[in-house]
Amino acid sequence: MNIKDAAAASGLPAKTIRYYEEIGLIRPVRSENGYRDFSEADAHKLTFLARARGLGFAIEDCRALLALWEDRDRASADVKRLAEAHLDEIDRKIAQLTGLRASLSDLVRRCHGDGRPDCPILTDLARMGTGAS
Amino acid sequence: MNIKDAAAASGLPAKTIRYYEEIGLIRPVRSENGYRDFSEADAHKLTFLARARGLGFAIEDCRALLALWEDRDRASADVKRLAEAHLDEIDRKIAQLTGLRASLSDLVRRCHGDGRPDCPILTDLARMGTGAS
DNA sequence: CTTGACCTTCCCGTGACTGGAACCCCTATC
DNA sequence: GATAGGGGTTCCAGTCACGGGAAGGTCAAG
Repeated sequence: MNIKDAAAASGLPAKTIRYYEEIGLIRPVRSENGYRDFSEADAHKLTFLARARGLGFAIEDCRALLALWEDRDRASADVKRLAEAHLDEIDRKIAQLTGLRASLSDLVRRCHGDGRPDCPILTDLARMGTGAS
Repeated sequence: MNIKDAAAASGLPAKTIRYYEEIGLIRPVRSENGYRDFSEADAHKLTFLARARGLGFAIEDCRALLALWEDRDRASADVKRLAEAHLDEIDRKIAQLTGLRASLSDLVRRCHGDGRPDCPILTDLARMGTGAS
């Protein structure tokens, strides 16, 4: 199938598929006219990649997952390790965003938000670490 | 003061400060030898920027906040609007990460994680949208 | 024969920096 | 005066994962 069908099958944009070939994630064969010719296996790989990326795995993680997927003798422990590391990273991001949300929410709450120029958000942003203004 | 002192005062790397000058966030004067010469006001602005960036505001948001901060007649409503939009974005990110975390956590939980090759994580990642394998 | 949809490669731009090369300036020491 | 070091400066390239768009080849239909 041509790239557009592979795109439709996997849900990835054609540009992204070309990029994935460029960095060696997939290797579709070429037709005589130079067009990429995707097999069902290629389309399946692309779907796999789309899902893994959708779960937030970095490209290099996806490469590793793909290799594990293609390796019939892989140990599930390898996969689990990768997934757990990723889970930890997600937890860190959530924690950071939550803390950040709390700070900002506090600032917003204290801002009267009318026409008066006195604004605690800006005042706080301007506050020096040592307390000097 | 020289760039290193400005960096120490604001907590930003010197490279970042040069970048901020390049994109017009700050405009330190130059000494005769061509060195940047940061005033106290410059250092204060850099601290402001460091804090705003630390709260996750994009550079262009920081530019707007800085302008509001420098505008003595600004309305706090403007600032609040910016901050609330940012808060919404943070909430969206947290929601997305939380959903993603749930999916991945479920996969990890179901993975026995031993030497057996059978791994639900990879199986799920490979699953086609229509259910075909 | 032309139109239009599709494909190809190539290059530039994104955001917010970071690293490094090549070179200038200033002070201190021998 | 030479040298060493620790500043500073500019410019270029790279990051991550693509997206936009130009210039041009290919194919099926009318």
